[in-house]
Amino acid sequence: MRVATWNVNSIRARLPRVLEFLERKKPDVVCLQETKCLDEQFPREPIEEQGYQIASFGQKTYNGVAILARQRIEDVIRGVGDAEDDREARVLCATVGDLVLVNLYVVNGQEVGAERYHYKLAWLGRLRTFLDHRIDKSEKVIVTGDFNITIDDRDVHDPERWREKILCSSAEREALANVMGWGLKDAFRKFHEEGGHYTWWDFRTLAFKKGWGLRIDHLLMSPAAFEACTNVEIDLDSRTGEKPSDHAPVIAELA
DNA sequence: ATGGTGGATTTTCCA
Repeated sequence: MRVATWNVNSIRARLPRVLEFLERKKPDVVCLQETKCLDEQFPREPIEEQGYQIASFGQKTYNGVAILARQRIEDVIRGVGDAEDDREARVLCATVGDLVLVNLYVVNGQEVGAERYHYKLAWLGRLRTFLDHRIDKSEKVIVTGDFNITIDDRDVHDPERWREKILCSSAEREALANVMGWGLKDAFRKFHEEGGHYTWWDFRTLAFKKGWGLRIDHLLMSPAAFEACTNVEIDLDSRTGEKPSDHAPVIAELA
C-alpha cells in the first residue's frame, strides 16, 4: 500500500499535476489539503477515471480536505464535531482497507502571538481530544497532512533565521508533541535521520530555487502502521515544472 | 525591500 499526503493549494488549479502524480506514482490512497472548493466543485470525473474513489470535505475559497483511494472509502468523519472548529474544513477521517486515515489541514497561525496563532495551539489541543474519543489506536492509524509545524530543527533550512518564528516555535512543537503523545511516530524519520529534507517552499521568497524549505507535511503513524511502514519519500518532481503547488507530496509505503 | 508569488474572488484575504 502506498499512502500519499499533498497540500495541492487548489485542486482545480492543480488538477493536471494531480493526474500526472496519480499516473506516475500510483498511490493507493492520497490525502489532499487546501482543495479550496465546495464539494460540488471538486473535479471528480478525471480522478474517478483513473480508478479512484473520492471523499471530500470542502468549503468555498479556503481550506478543504479530500481522500482519494483505489479501494472503498468507509466510515467517513467530516470535521471534529465542534461547530466552531468545523466552520473551517480541516479534518477528514476514513477507513480504507485496514488503514484508518486522519487527514488534516492544520491552522497556519499567521505569526507567533497572533490571534490565529493562539487558535492554532488550542485547535491542536482539541485535535488530541478528538483522537482520544473517536480513533482506535490499536488499528493501523495514519494521521497525516499539512501540520504547518516543523518537528525539530532538522526540518528547517536555516534554524537560526526561523528561531521561534511561525511554523517553528516551541509552543507549536509542544502542541504537536502532545498530539503525537496519543501514540504516533513520525514515519519519515524511520528512514531518514538527517536534516535537509523539506516539503514546503514559500512562493513569495522564490524559496524552492534557493533551497529555503521546511518539512511541515507529515505521516504520523500508530504502532501497527509504523511497524508496517517500509519507506517514506518526498516527491520533489511534483514541486518542479509547470504550475506546481508550494508543497511537495510525501509518500509512505506499507507492507 | 516587513518585499516577493500564487489562488480564489475581488478590489482583498490567506498563505
